[in-house]
Formats: sequence, structure tokens, C-alpha cells
Amino acid sequence: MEQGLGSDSNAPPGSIDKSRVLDVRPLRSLVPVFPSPQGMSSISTPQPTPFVCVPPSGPFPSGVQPFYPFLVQNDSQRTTGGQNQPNNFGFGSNIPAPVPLNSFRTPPAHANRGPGRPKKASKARGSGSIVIEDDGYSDSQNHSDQYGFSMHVTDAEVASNSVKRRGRPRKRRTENGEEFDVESLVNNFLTVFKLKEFDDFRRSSGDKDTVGTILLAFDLLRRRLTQLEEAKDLAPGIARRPDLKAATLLMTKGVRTNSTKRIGHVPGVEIGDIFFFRMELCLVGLHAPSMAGIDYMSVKITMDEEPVAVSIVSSGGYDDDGDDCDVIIYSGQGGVQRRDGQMFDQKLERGNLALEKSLHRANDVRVVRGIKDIAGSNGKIYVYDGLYKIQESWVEKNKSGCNVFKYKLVRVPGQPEAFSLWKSIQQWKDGTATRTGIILPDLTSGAESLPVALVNDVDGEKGPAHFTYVPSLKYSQPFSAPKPSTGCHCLGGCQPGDTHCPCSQRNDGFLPYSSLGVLFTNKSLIHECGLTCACPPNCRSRMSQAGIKVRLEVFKTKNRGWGLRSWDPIRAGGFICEYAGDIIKASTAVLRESNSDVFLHIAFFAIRHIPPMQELTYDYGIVPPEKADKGKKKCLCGSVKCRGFFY
DNA sequence: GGCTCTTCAAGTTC
DNA sequence: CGAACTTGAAGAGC
Repeated sequence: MEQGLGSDSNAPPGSIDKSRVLDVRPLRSLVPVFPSPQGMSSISTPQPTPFVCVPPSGPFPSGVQPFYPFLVQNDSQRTTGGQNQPNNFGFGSNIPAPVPLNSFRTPPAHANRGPGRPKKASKARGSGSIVIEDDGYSDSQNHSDQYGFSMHVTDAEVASNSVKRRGRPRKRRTENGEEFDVESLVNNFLTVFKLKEFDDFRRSSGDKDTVGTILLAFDLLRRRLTQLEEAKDLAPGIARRPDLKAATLLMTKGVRTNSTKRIGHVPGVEIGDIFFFRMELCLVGLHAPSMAGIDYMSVKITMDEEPVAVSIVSSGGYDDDGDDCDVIIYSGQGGVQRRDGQMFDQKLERGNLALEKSLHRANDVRVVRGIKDIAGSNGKIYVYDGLYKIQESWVEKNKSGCNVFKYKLVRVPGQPEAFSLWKSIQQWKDGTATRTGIILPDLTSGAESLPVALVNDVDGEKGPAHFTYVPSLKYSQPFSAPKPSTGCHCLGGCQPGDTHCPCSQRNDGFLPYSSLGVLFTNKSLIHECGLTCACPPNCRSRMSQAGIKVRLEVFKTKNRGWGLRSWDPIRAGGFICEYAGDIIKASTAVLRESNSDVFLHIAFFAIRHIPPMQELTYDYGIVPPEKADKGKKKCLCGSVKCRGFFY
């Protein structure tokens, strides 16, 4: 947010004049996607709209200027990780040596060959080999066993990751006998996101921009498929699992990144980043298997190869994790019959063997925590919690009396908070811990359904002055509408696939939001139900009218005044808040006198997943030429896509 | 050894 | 609740 918002550091806490608490000035020079008066009538429908929201970026209809309400500021520097510890196998001096699990080893197919890949023991697959320098993982100084050699990592991915699926493009027949062209849909996405000529280098190794673009493309495609699936008449059976479908379509086109496996961090993914689907982990290379919880790769050790674990997904949730956020007790994989659920002993092979090898090699293992959270589609969110080392392993008997492998993973010190932050926030919310630095528990004074705290844990400032909280938009001038608006008659709420609903028709025949309230598309203009509609207040098409859904806090930043962030995770397309305050004539020239019920609102939706406590930022948009040299201010948002200035 | 093809294992999502 | 679904490793074959 903007720097230089006034301060009122003299007022003691508790005696604050709330009318002077914040000097959050309206977005004076905001250049949002306000339709121009003549453009308004030509955008999508000749009919005026009962309620209009402005969501994230285009494609923009003619007469509409682009405006990215939110870009996530991401200024936390990734720790380089791999604090290469001297080789005591990763154990502290007080920690007992691990129980050897070798007795559980599955007998190799060929007795002379190493484990893992019996027939290809000394072969480096793929088009090239990467040799990892002696980076401290090697324990050859201390041990002369089979683990004591430098590691040659085979690049097993490069050659195989651009395989194209054969066959005709998939089309789904609609009830009208027309075929829905999924291929064209995907190609459109690739064009829009400039992913058509996705090169091998970015596929093999990513960066923040690539990761962000792929996740954005995935989620929009997934949401679009969900929307199509809901309106089955248009594309029946197009995707029962839109997450899998969207990811498969992208991967078939070779659109993925970090497909070369690596130990340690993945370029472009930062500690604390959140994901809502397993396939997202796959697409960005954080954790390749679509189902399995352990990802591993083959490393070459002189003439032999052996598997080492590179990442795990711990899907436990809060309750299973104990009090220590930095320790995970992880169960091995296998031991369950797929068909009937019958249990048997786990075997020391595949992921289990890789974890055991990683214990001895003391290599970093990425950890993704599955966290129970209502914001996730199935109540689960994945958080990248950084690097861990495996410290111990042992065998337990489960209830059926079968052997289960257990691995103790301990977080590498010095990394930014991730999972532990979630736990803290949970405690703030349930009252078992207090948020430090709170100046006002709720600066809205109850105007919102959820409190918005005012927090300063940076310095002594007690809050910006000259601020009155307004929950909705004020108009200096009414909004122009060429014709009277027509509401819907959906008494039970607007339903997907209802071709008669006028509100759906205004959104190209679809409801604008999913059943979870996630915006389906990044269109520049959304039509919501309004005053003249018969649908109830909880209608899906009234998303932005229901108030904020996440716990927000206004907080003091270190270098740019006061900012806004959320205690809750926000998924891409999720509604954050409505722009509230005065719309000033000079800044917009868009709103005009009207006698209809059309209201234009500005609503902020997340462009990408936003982890808790990450500052919310937005893009002020493109500078009007006449303003290019006037009122220019340096932007401090810190985003990789920052324009540098706003006006 | 190198390549392709098939089989199998793993768990999430709605 | 259980059907539907995926990728990538492992194995077989040439």
C-alpha cells in the first residue's frame, strides 16, 4: 500500500478516535476497468445490469481499461536452504543412531545389483547428467560404507517430459449434437498466457514468473472446466475431476516446470506458498507424483545408483502433528491392498527405501504439509513448509499387526515460518493465544461480519489518521444505465445451466462463481444479482454482497506505511473485499446520472493463491498518457511484476 | 545399452 | 461413501 499515510502516534491505545485512525485515501488515480459510457452498452448485453463487480484482469472488452486489482506482494527472500551440515548423518550429538531397516529390504531381483533399479544399476537415463558438487551431503569423510561417495544426479526427466499424447483432440458432444472443443479451449489458454512456445529450459527448471503463470493458467482452466461441467447441457461429462483434467491438458502440452528432479528448493516456489490441489504440486515440480506421498529420484554413486527422497506430502492435518511444528513423524507407503483394503507388512522399497537412504545421506527433503482448512475444496490446503532432514526411522506394528515404517523428520533451522504460522493464526482465532501488536481488535466497529484488526508490531505508531471505515461504495455521481434493469426470478437462488436466468445470460450463460464462491473466470466485468432479483441473499451470484469472508488485518509495514493482509488463506479467484469509499469524478469520468437500479461496484479478487499474512497488493493499471509525468509515485509493492510507479 | 510399451502403485476429489 | 481418475517408476521385450 501507499507510503506516507499520516500517523497519530500520540494517541494512547484504547483512547483512539476511530474517525481519525486511518488515512487510507481513496484510490484517487485508480485506472480500473470502468467501462466508458458508450462502451458500457456494447460490452456484453444491451440490458443494464442489476449489480456489477469489477474482477481481476482481462481479456478486456472494448471500451474497458485493464486493471489488476491484486497482485501478491512477495518480498520474502527464499532461504537458500541446504544448510550443509557436517556429516554426522544429520543427527545431533544426543540423538541415537537409527534402527537399521535393512533387514526389511525387499530382495533385489539380481543379487549383485544395487537396490532400486536392478536392471539399470549403472545407467544414467535421459539426455544428460548433472553432477552435484560435494555440498556437504557426502559423508565419505566419516564413513566408508556404501553411502560414502559423491552424488551424481541423473537427469531422468528431460527426455521424457515432452511426450505428446496421441489420438484425436477430445471433443464432447452436447445435447444439440455439437462437439465441445476442449483442444481449442486449451489452445486459447496457452495463447493468452503465452505458453504456446514453452521452451525446454523453463520446463526443466523454473522461476517465479513461470511457476506463477502455470498456476494461473491451471486454475483458470480448472475453473472454466468446472463451470462447463456444471452447465452439463453445454459440455456433458467434460470433467468430473476438473483439477485432474486441467492438469492433464497442460501436461500433455508440455506446460509444466521444474520437471527435472532436484534435492532442495524448487526455483520459483517459496516457503509458505500454498496449493489447493495435488496436481498443482506436480505442475510446478514441487512434488511430482500425482498420488504418492513420497517423491524420490535416483542418484548415482560411482558405479551404482540408489534412490533418495526429494519431497514428501504430509497429509495429517493439525491434530496429528503434535505440538512441535518442526517435527514430523511420517509413515511409509504401501501395506494396504488396493482392492479390498486388506493390510500387510510394508516393504522397504520405492519411497520407503528412498527415505531410508536419505536418512543415511542426510539430504534435504522438501516437506509439503496438508492442512485441514475450510477454504480448500475438500477442506485441505497444501503448504510448502521448506526443507527437513530425516533423523530417525523405525518399525511399528499397526492395529492389524502389520509392520509400518516410521520416519522422523526435523525442519532445517533458519527458514521462514510457514506451517508454524498457520498454527499461530489458529490460536489467535480460537483465543488460545493473543496476536501481538494489536491496536484495535476491530476497526470496522462491527460493520463487517468479521473483525478487521489494526496491528503494529513494527514500531510505536498507533495507526494512520483521518480514516473512517466505510463498508460499501459511495458515489459522487450515479451510474449511467441506458435501460431499466431486469432481475431474475430464481426463488431458490440462481442455478447453473438455467438458460432462462437473465443474470446468467449477462455472464455469457454461466454463473459467475463456483459453489464455493470462487470466481470462475478473470473477466473484467461480472454481473451479479441485485435489487430487482428474486433470488435470496445467499444466492451464489451475490458473492461480493455478502461481505468479507476472510480475517483481514491492517498492519504497519516496515517501509511503506500501512498495508492489508489476511489471516486466512485466499485461493485464486476468491473474493477478498469490495472497494469502499468515494469514487471521485476526476479519477474515473465514467459514472453518470441515472434513474435505474444499476450500480457499479469494484470488488477485489485474488489472482493467485495468497498464503496467510502475505501483504495484499494491487496493480493500479496502465497509466493514462496525459498523466504520464504528473503525480508519479514510486511503487514499493515488491511484486516481480511491479510497474515501478503508480499515479 | 537404448528404446518403447505395459503394468503397477500411490491417494485425492466430489 | 465409493467411483473415477492421474503420473511416473518398474519391468518386459525387442
